[in-house]
Amino acid sequence: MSGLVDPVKIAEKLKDSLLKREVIILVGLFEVSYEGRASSILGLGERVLMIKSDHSIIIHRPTSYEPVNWQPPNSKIEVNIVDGRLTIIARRPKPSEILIVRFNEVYHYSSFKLRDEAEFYMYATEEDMKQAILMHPSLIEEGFKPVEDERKIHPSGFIDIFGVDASGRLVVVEIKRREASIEDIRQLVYYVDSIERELGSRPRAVIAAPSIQKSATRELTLHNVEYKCISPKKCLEILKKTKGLDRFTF
Amino acid sequence: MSGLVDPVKIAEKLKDSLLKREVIILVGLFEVSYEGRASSILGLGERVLMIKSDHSIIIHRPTSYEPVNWQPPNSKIEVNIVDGRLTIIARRPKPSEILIVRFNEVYHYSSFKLRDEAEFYMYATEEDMKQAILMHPSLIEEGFKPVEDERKIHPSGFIDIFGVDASGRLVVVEIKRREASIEDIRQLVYYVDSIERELGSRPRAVIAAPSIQKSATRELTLHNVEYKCISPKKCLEILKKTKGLDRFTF
DNA sequence: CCGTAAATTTCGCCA
DNA sequence: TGGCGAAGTTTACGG
Repeated sequence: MSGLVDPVKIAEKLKDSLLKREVIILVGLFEVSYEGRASSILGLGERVLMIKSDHSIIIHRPTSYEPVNWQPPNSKIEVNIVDGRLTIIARRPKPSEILIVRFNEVYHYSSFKLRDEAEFYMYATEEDMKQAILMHPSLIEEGFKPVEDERKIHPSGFIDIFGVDASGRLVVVEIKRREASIEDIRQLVYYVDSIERELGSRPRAVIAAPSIQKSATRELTLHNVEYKCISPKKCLEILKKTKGLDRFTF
Repeated sequence: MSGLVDPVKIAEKLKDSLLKREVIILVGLFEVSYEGRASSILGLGERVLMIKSDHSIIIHRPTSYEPVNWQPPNSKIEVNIVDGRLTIIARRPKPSEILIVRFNEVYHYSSFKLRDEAEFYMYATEEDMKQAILMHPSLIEEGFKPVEDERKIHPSGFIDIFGVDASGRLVVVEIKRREASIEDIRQLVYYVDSIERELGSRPRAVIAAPSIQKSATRELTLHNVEYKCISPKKCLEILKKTKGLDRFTF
């Protein structure tokens, strides 16, 4: 691939597009260095650089989901020609961090004034699971009654659902939309310990998730935690039935 | 903005570029739906869609660092014209998930065969901090001696550094490159509990991080955890001095 | 392939 | 603004 574009012209266009808060796409051969929360160096290679309207920057290699380098929104962006090379510097304060991009060649430049006011709707979240359980507490077990949704833990943290079982014993429910891990058990045990210190008696601990890791299962007995299998999709179906379909369809 | 490109022609180009494993950039007015681990709907808006060589897909709105929708690498991508609209469907098995993009207009299409073999070097990571401490254990405290780096915890989990203090007492060190949180304290306490169950005696617990959250500080006394202030940048400087600068410069 | 934890995690909510 | 936990987290590294 050969350099198709004059860096000086690109620099001019870039400055203009930045002022106009356009979304900018650059494809080329360049190197990157980052210094801030960490430090990184990326040698010469062909990749894509995008600058968004909020002056966030993402640099994508030809593969993988994640950007290799980036700068969060509201970075101060400088464009210069250094030794004949297009150079982009993005600075951010607090934490102080700087991203430097040095082009050897620019294969492509384009910029767009984009308008995107659409709402983004996400379903089958942990919050959806919580709502379904609050409306149908028997999803946890027969006789379960939520008493507070999201109790504050002293000194910090939140319990997903706090309730009592059929025999009147306190129950702490921790909800996970994905497979429960050992880390999740730790979180729940920490909550139950806090409650016990505060109230004097130890509540039951229930982790509600679509599945659980094998090693986490071993932790269950050790820490007296119960596992209840509930999936986010099932909860979403229940919400749809209860609240009506309209909120959930295109 | 008006639709500049014929969807049928775009579809042809797209299919060709996909076969060639090119990086594809599309800018246009489109809507997105996702169904898989969760469900999401994004209405009509102007945004950028990128398909990478590994057939991962990312969709970016005009603002924010993160993509609004995506599909991880190795998705099966179909391109069709449905009711005159360019439609891209990306499917993945395990977990079964599907992403559907329906264009109203395509403002821009380009594709590039990109070559990027460069190494990516990251510094001031948790691993760097660990190496610095192993080479200079007094960073933790005078008389500290690492005995095993990364002891296997029964039944699962890893300790960053395991050692003994000047008086011969066991010390478990948990390293964090960023501010230590209550979650990090939980992780460390879990390790120490495991060790205590295994060996019968309780080791000292030290969290080494550049700073610590206020609420986490309160947890320190409660769980007998000590905090040692160490920053990743400082550790990186030490590594540079000890191992030489060459590994760390451009 | 599963398990575990890091990450320049980012993001959103709530005090 | 800071603290806290979710996320379609993803990615990397063991066993």
